[in-house]
Amino acid sequence: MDISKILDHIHQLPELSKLALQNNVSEIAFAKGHILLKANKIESNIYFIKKGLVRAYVEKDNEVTFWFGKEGETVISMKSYVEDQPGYETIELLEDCELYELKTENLRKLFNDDVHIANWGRKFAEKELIKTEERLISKQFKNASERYLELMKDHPELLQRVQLGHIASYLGITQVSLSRIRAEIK
Amino acid sequence: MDISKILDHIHQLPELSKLALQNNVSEIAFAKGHILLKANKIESNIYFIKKGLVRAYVEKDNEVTFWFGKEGETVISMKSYVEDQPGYETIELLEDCELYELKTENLRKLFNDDVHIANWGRKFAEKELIKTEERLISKQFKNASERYLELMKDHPELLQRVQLGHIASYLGITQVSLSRIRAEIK
DNA sequence: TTGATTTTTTATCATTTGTTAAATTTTTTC
DNA sequence: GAAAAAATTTAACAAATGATAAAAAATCAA
Repeated sequence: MDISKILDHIHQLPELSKLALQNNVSEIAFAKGHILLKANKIESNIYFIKKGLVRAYVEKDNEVTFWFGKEGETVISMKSYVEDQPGYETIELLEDCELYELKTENLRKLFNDDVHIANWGRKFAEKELIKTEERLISKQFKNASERYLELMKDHPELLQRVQLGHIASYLGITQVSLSRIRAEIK
Repeated sequence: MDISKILDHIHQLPELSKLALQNNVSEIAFAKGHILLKANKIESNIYFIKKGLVRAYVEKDNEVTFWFGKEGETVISMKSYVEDQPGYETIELLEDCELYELKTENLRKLFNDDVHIANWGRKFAEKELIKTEERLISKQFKNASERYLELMKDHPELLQRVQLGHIASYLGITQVSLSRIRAEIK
């Protein structure tokens, strides 16, 4: 998905504002397994995924995957971006990726100068917020197998592209539990 | 908490922009038990809490509380605000409340006209996003009793002001489980 | 205050999910 | 294509949480 389409998909932008954003973006590619953003570090770039798949995880006793990003989605260390503080998430590439890179610093300047870009940034955060809130609520009143069925319905392609250990972690259960659930469904 | 302080606390605003916002705000009070926003309805106002306490819940088989709002916080039907679509949450007052009311429609105009207000709205969504994401992650790798201890630590006053059934629901467990957890801790 | 109502706790048993280990299947590498 | 490594499933048992009902405590209302 090319950068113009990605930006517009977040929120429609006037041509001039979109060009201002695009002028600050550069293309870059990394191989599967590469760590794009690191936990406990103030990150200074955000990325838009042109091609490929990534996951965000938090390091606890084990790794807890809490987000998958694919074509068209935005990779960001929220704490760095919002509060200039070290983030909690590590972003790992699950496939070879082509990315658009944008320096947070430049984006901040654009936010201050261009009301359209400021509203674009607002829309981005608002949409992410709704997605996160819906997941929180789903976690709160669905059991593991309902959440698995929901994921299958909403993002069937993920099951083809991501190994089940990561899916289990994303659903908040162990891999063994997920296997059990899959066996019961058949 | 007065409106000027509430607005600045979300994100510092230049005096003129703050006045523009304040001019669109009116004061209103409701009694405990009042339903401020309704699920499955496009809501046209947002509220800032001057005094009091509210909860947001989703109606499933039972009511699932997923948010508490107190002095200084913003009451909003996210889906209405962001997508102009009926929201999933109902907001109920848990105490008599004094509120500041703001029409979404007027806020949208301000977003388009004033870059400072647009960035203020961006910051609002970003901060809410971080809070929601942290709760999602906490839900994903903490068990019920850890989440209860975390809530006691971060928001001890909630336990004084909210009945335990709502707290249990917020933590994603039954009231009976919460009682058991409380008994084990003592 | 007292009786009624609501909230919270306790108890018992059922269900779901976790843990560990081993078996099986799939993928990778040479 | 065979051996090695990684991912997934299965099994057995443990721990956490849910469901239901009843008891106890706290709050409310006359």
